[in-house]
Amino acid sequence: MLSAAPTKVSAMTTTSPQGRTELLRPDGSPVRVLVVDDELSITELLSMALRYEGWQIRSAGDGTGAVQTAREFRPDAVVLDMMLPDMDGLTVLGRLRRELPDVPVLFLTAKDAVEDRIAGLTAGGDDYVTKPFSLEEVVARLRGLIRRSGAADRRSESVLVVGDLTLDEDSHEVSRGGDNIHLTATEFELLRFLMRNPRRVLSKAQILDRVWSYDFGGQANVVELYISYLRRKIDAGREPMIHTRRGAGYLIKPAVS
Amino acid sequence: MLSAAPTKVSAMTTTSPQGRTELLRPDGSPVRVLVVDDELSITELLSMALRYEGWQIRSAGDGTGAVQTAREFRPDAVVLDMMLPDMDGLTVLGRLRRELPDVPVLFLTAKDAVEDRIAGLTAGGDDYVTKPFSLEEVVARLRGLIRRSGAADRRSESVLVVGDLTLDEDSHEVSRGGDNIHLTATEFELLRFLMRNPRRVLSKAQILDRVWSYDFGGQANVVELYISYLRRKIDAGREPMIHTRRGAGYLIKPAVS
DNA sequence: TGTGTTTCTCAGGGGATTCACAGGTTGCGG
DNA sequence: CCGCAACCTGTGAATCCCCTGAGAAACACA
Repeated sequence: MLSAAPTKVSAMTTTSPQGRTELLRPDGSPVRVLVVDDELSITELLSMALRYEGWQIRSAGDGTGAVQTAREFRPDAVVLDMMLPDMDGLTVLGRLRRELPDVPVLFLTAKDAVEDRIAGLTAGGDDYVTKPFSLEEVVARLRGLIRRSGAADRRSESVLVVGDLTLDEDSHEVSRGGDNIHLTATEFELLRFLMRNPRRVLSKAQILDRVWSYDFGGQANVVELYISYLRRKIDAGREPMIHTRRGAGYLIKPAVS
Repeated sequence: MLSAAPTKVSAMTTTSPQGRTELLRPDGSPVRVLVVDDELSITELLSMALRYEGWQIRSAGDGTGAVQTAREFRPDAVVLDMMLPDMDGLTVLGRLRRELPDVPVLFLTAKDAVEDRIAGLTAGGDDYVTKPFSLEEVVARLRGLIRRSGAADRRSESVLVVGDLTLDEDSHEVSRGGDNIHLTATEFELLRFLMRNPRRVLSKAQILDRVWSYDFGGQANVVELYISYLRRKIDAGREPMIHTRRGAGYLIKPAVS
């Protein structure tokens, strides 16, 4: 697979001091992501979240800016809103592809602009999420795209492990100590977020911002509720892995410790 | 038979970490495919999908471009629209053959095209699909052509196996636990797509983009419908292999687990 | 043209999921 | 030991997602 990008992204992973695993390029430099959306609030939100992943971010507000930035920034992945002021999403895509033939693209589409020709978008291994999205979802899909685009020598796993608890991001399977556990979509996302930050306290606000869509306007205690659901399913009768830090938040860690 | 192609493609396969098998040339370099069509949207779509297969793609928009590109790119296979602006499909074919005597060609034809002409052409081991096509179909045929052109020593399998379920891409035969199962064309394509991505959740959008023709504009719930048909045929009264991940998509996996 | 097959739309039903609400429980400072 | 704040969780309603039967339309083949 040919890449015009300066360096190939392979699915190397490294574990940071905090215990978070991050994607890196083969030369150890951070992954580069280009974010394209005309709403400033969205690009800001995404930039912040993706930078938190340890990635290097650039953003553009329209199609021409996107193509220009892509040319010199040479990102390893692109987040592209399909609704841009200056040109059609597909046109932007075409021009981007001319610059970077193999770069994976994560499309942002409006939910209510139902099926407005989303056809073929996922065909090339690309992916999309609908607005309003949750950051956890965007990050997860982006990681998937980058991991897969790493081609031949990728051997990076799609499985998160904390103690005897495992979560497979490809098959969406979760098990503890060999027992399969069925989780709903939201439970899955929450657990993924916890497991990607083991032994670290996550506040309810953080969780809400990350796992729920950015336009969620409900009660903050959904987090408590879903933590309760998760405990029932993964800590049921076992040594608990999910812990409450009163006044601070929640954390997950191996049961043994 | 002598070949002008730089390297002969043999039916070597390798299995990626995700479990997808990919075709490679004997020297380990990626397979090269030339795509010729005058509609940009088609070449883009095909390039996207074929690149995702791990192949190296070039495209051309007319006959002269095709011959030129073929001369220097030396593809292992060609996808050729029979309806080009500058010259007749047969002429293009002739010139291509002069450059690359043994390269297999996949023809794209309009539905109502004269079948007999094509039939004559495919006698030589080439193949064709009619527009509008599904990507699964194009990829499958192309894989077949490339595999077969690898001549004598191909021992690569055209049979997908997941648990006790087998699907033969050449004979289109499907069986589970020894029992033969009759599938319609669409059911077959869907099952093939699932089986080529075992243990991985595939969204309805992904399935639609891949299994249905690019111009399909219908209801997204055809996917649900066909999943339902497949279950009736392959999971009937047995341990189910097709699973729903509510809110995410579907996946297939061996029944045992 | 006629017949059987296949594809697809439509709509009803049902179960799963999400979430608000409210009352109960726990931990902690005084 | 009290009282408050933080947290937990049962209940139930609204919604969403998925499944599937019925039948119309398109197609294949003789």
